[in-house]
Amino acid sequence: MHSIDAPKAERATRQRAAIRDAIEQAGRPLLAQEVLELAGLHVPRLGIATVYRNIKAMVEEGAIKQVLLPGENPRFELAGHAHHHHFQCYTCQKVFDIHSCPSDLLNLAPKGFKVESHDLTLYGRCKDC
Amino acid sequence: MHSIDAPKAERATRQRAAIRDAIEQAGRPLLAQEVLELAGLHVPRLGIATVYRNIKAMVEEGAIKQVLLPGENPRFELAGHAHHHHFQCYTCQKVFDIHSCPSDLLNLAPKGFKVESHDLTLYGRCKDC
DNA sequence: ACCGTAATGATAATACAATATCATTATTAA
DNA sequence: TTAATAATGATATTGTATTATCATTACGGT
Repeated sequence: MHSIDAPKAERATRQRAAIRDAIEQAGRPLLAQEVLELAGLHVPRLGIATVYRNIKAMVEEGAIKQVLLPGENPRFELAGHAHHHHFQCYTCQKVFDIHSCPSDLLNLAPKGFKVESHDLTLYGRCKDC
Repeated sequence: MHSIDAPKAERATRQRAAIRDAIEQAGRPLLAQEVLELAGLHVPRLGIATVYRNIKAMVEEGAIKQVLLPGENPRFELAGHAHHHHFQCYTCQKVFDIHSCPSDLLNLAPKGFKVESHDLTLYGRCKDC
């Protein structure tokens, strides 16, 4: 009898590998444009559409996740990191992970407000600037 | 002798007053669309262009200031408030001011990073939802 | 009340990130 | 190696927030 083949919806391409590697090796959340620049070092002629396509697919499959900072376009970093926050440098605009978290947040809201989650961004000068 | 008149660059209009009142009376940061809806209650036929024009002018003259939350369009609230943070309701999406602030933020960043400022957003259920 | 002109309202134009299109390339199962 | 087709790259298109345009309205000094 014929085996029912699961639809092969995914191929391993140089582009996808380079995009994933760029995000992984950067170790910090990257803008789509930054992904294009970094992955483009290893794949000449890499197009922005391919970057968006792969980022979207990788978010949907849970490999990476979106990082939103106030007034900024979405950045992307590897998923699976524990709860953490971010630091943005005033000079180079890069965003870095901060692996600690203030503790007394649940009591900050007034009565009647139930805090379920939070989002903290620190700003300043990074170690390279 | 002729007095040198300073150019009168500003007129008091119903629209501008209604826009300012809407932001003031809301007591929370408003989206441009929310300003249109609230001020429009007192000024029928109020146009979105007028809202944007006046918001821009009021920001430039320092009367109001922009409030940016992650992944959200700009909101606006009266300037002159002390340092504070914001709470966004998961249900109604409204944003409220939080007039307290976590204390131990300066030590969260790794060595070599100098924290100069921060931005905190709490999420949850507001007292009306 | 009148006049000069700043401000408004309706809508067109702009800016720009993200997505769609489609001819071409390249991966993978055979 | 070959064939089928998923993925790419270049670019057009879309979506949406904001700004520009311009005829009309209305504020305010006289």
